[in-house]
Parts: sequence; structure tokens; C-alpha cells
Amino acid sequence: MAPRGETRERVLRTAAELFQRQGYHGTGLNQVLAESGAPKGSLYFHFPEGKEQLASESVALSGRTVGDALAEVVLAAPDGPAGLAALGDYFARNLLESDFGKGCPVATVALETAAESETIRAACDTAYGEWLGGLRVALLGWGVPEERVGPLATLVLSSLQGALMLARVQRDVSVVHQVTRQLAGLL
Amino acid sequence: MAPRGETRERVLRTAAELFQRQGYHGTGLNQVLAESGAPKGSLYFHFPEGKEQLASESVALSGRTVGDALAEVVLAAPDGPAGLAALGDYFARNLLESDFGKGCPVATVALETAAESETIRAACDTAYGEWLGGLRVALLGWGVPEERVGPLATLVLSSLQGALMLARVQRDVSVVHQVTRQLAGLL
DNA sequence: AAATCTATAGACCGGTCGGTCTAGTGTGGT
DNA sequence: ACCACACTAGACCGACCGGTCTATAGATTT
Repeated sequence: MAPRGETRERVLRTAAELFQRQGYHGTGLNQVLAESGAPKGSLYFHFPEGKEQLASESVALSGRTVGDALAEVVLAAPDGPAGLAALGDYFARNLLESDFGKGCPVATVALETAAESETIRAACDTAYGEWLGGLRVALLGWGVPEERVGPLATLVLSSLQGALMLARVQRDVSVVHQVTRQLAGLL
Repeated sequence: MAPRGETRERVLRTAAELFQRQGYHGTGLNQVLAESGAPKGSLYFHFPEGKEQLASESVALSGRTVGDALAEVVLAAPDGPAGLAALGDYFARNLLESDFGKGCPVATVALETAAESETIRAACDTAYGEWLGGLRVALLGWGVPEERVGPLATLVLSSLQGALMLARVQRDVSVVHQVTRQLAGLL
């Protein structure tokens, strides 16, 4: 038998990847099970509240994973413009490597379920809240005046999210760089 | 019998509304049929390529509808800041009136299907292209220098799209206003 | 070694999915 | 009057949906 918690994590990671690529309603539990190699019984043992719980935890996991990666990328940058460029590069690379299959790991599920499942909506809200917090810290570190940090972090997150979506639609990452370059000019 | 084309349009309008609220995979054809009062045979008579065609045309319709409304709102504005504020107000009102059910009529379907259906992806791309074109014209009219118009229109569209998504997730329109206010400061 | 608990395993369920098919109905042309 | 044609109407299909259930295997405790 597999070690404690191993199956749970494998299922969760598979689900996170599929939800990111195909969205909530576009991803079937059977597919998650097939790709993770787990039987149905295990799924409902580890996630007794079913698909909703699986999606909530997937969003939380993705949010944390990407949030950590972003923090690393951003904190390594010497100044604001470099940091924003690194941010854009990070997402652009993910887009290209997945043939535009993987944009924001939260956005698709967020839009699909915001009005349908309070649980998932809250998980998405939390994930974005964490990113916003990280952005504020980074902006402060780059010398942005304290009273501008809040709105600016919001603007950066919004435009990055929009750019990520447009890039998938256009199958072209240039919009991401175009946006981050202009954001850099604001600092 | 209903007049020529009447059923087709009723189905299309119902579909557009449902796709906007629930996304592509979250909307069933049976629901579209039930709400529009059409039988299944009519659907496949008017849309022989099925759900994909219905979604493509819905996106095109919504894109045109909202695009026209935006053009009206924006062209009525005396200057850039007023125009951007009007843009934000338009979307914020839609969000509030629908209890955060209706954000961008294209975004959810776009994210869900960009990697899955080339047809729908192209329709979304066209819709956003039209909006971008309208934005460029408006910016030019507000005296933005010609070489800045392209990138700036992209930034406005991106950040507005991101803000619309975040607003639904946060169930709060303030992010929309926060973003349009900062964009206005860029002109 | 017996008992207990965690987790796996997958058959099974009613319901809904997108899509097809055949029959019929109202309308305009001739 | 008749015929085409455009459109309506909904029964029907296999596939798949999320979810439940019972049985069992492996590890852990006593």
C-alpha cells in the first residue's frame, strides 16, 4: 500500500493541473482518477465533500505554489522594473511551455464558479489575496511610497490577469510583455 | 409558426446570456432550449455544428453588443479620465445588477475553450480585437500621442479584464474603480 | 495472533450530457 | 390545388457525469 497521504497528494496535484488547463466543469472526476491512478473510493475517502472540495483545495494549492514561485522571482529582482519583467517572463514561459494551455491556475475556475459555489469562490479570493499581499511587500521594497502601494498592487495584479487571459486567446505572449513594460514605467 | 429567424435569435440571445453567467461547460443545451422555448430540432437546424457554433456566435453577438455600448459610453465622454470612469461605471453597474453574475461576456468562455476549440477561440479573439480597435480610436480622440495609443489600449483592456474577474471573485466592484482611476492618471 | 483502523478497489446508480433521427406543420410559389 | 421548402417538435441514443456503496487489503495496535 502507498504511504500515508501519498495518494491524496497525487490526486490533488493531478486535479490542480487539470482544473488549470480545462476549468472546473471541463474536468471530470473520472479523468482526474484515471490520470492519478486512484480509484473512486480513495477520492471520496480523502475528499468527502466531492468535487467542490477537490477544486477548493486545488486552487489553494496552485495559489500557494505559484505565489511562492512569484515571491522568489520578484524578491530576487534588484528593482521594480526588473521585478515586473521577471513576473512577465515567468508567466510567458509557462504559457509557451504548455502551448498556451496553462495561464493563471486560478482564473478559469474563479470565473466559472464565483457565482455558483461559495466555497470555491472563497478559495480563489484567498489565493488572490495572498498574491496581492506579496505584491505589496515587493512594491514597498522597491521604494514605492506607502500610500501608492495598495492601489498599484491591485493594478499590477489586474492587468497581469487580463494579459494572461488575452495571451491565451491570442496565442501570443507579447501582450504580457507589453503590459509589464508599461507597469514598470509607472514605478 | 414564428416569423423567419425569430427562433434563431431568441436561442442565440438566451445562449449568450447563459454562457456569460455559467461559462461554456457549465451551460447545457437543454437549459438553453428550455429557457428559450425552442425544441432540439430547431437548434440543430439553425446551428448545424452544434454547441461550438452556438458558443462562437454567442461570443460574437455579446462582443458586438457590449462593444457598441462601450463605444457609446466612451465617445460621449469629454476627455480620457471621464471616459475611463464611464467605462468602469458601465461594468460595475452590470456586475451589481446581476449580483456579480455577469462580468465580461467573453472572458469565461475564452479561458475555458481557448485550448480546446479553435473556432470559439477565434471568435473570442475577434471580439477582443474589436474592443481594442474601439479603445485605440477613443484614446486618439483624447489626445494620446499616436505611438502610445497601441500599448495603452492593450493595458486598458488587460487591466479592465483582470479587474472584472477580481471583482466577481471578491464580490466587490471597488477594484474596478481603483483600476480605472489609476488608468485615468496615465493619460 | 487477533482485532482494529486506514485506505484501496471498483461495481453500480440515476441523471444529464451533446447529438441524431423521423415525423409533422405552417407558408410561399406556381 | 398542389408542391416544395423552411422550420418545429420531441423521442431517442450511447456516453459520461458526480456520487454512493460494499468488500477487502495492508498496516498498526494490543
